Amino acid sequence: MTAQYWLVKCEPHECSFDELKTREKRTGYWRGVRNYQARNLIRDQMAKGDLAFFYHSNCDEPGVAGIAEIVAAGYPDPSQFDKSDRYYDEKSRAEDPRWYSFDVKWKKKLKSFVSLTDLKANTKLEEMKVVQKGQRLSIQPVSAAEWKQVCKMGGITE
DNA sequence: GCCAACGTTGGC
DNA sequence: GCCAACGTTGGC
Repeated sequence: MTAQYWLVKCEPHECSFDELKTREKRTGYWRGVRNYQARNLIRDQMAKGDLAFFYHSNCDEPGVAGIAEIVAAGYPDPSQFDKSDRYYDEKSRAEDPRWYSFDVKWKKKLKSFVSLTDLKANTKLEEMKVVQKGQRLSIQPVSAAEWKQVCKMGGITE
């Protein structure tokens, strides 16, 4: 199966794309996704080797900062079983976990940051989920054509 | 800080 | 199963 493409949202004050690079193994561990639609994507669709746009949300300049590789996906989110964790879910059972995690590794920075404004201005990206009103899903599938287009806008070829 | 859009919860 | 109330997301 060929690699799929994603867009994953992260608030830069939690972990910016540049910060991800400085982390051990350049890897970030996604915890605390508590939305069923996103859960299904992580658990059922996302696969090791897929690529993702690392998107900065809820900040001064929202947009795509770089590319990360999915290095693990679809394993139970450990935070749901940890009573001391803010994401603890008392209703989740170990034999039937409710929430799932994935790991991303820093791969490549865009030569130029592609802001949400830039994305909205490109008529070729009208179908892209992130530009659509009210689209809050933190994990979004991206089509191959959209992937190519955003890479081009960011000044890289992927 | 505001607020629109959306998801979840819980009473009925 | 409906729907009002509430909480969250995230752009602006």
